[in-house]
Amino acid sequence: MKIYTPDFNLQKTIESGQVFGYTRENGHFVGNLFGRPTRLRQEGDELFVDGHEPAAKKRVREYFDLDRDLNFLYSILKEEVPLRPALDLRGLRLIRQDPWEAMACFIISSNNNIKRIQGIWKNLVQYFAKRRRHPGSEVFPTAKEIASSHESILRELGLGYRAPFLLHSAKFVAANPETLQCIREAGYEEAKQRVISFPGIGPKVADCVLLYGFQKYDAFPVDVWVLRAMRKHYFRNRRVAEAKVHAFGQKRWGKHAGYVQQYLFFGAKSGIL
DNA sequence: GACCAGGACCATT
DNA sequence: AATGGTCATGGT
Repeated sequence: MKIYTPDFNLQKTIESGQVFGYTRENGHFVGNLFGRPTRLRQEGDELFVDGHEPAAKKRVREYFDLDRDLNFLYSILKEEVPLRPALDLRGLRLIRQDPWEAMACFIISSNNNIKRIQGIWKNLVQYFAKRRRHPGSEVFPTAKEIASSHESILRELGLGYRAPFLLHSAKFVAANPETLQCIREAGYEEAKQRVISFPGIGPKVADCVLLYGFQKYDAFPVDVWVLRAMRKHYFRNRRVAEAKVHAFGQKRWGKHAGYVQQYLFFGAKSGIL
């Protein structure tokens, strides 16, 4: 299918550290959309999506948040002088990810680097795909599948000390499937309290889960890159606690804090902030 | 061989 | 409430 996509940048969206399950294959990206392996390619204002019926166009638009007017964000970045260079990232959008996959991936992400997170993602997908009755497509394992696994296996797949965290979080979600819907219906504060109570999920990972998995756009994840950029541009390079920066960002950018954060993070990592 | 990576957790102050 | 040490693993 072909989708008209002005003000969208597929590469920046996929490579901005919000998703870990995509690979590059000569000129196009391959990822799982709605449980199907999908080839994606952008040429100018056109996005080409393989592996889906044209009727799925609406879901794809929703998945990439294509119908959101980003001018509010560009206005903010223009007003925030030190953040102006981040306007080069125009077209970067927040993907609406599967809640469980986002939760699992960002448990894995703690004190870790993106390349290794991608490797662990692949290990998990391949291992659990291989032991399914119907091997089918290589999609991310469900909470139930991981819950019926073992810590030692997760360690062998590269999770290290995070293995018990993911295992126990998976067991909780598998035993209480309604909790995800409960988080979706809650406001930011209550949702964060619930998410942060999972093993392996602290304040930063919770914000990532809420932003990428539940579209709580007032979430403001503060990792080392966001912390550096914020210290540099808003705190005179002085050392500041993450909680302070988090409160500052939420108060300053409100319901747009999540989008600002994504441009902050990728801008800082790219060396333009 | 130390240091870092989209931090969380626990003990101590 | 705030700070410091520790935790696997692979890349630089």
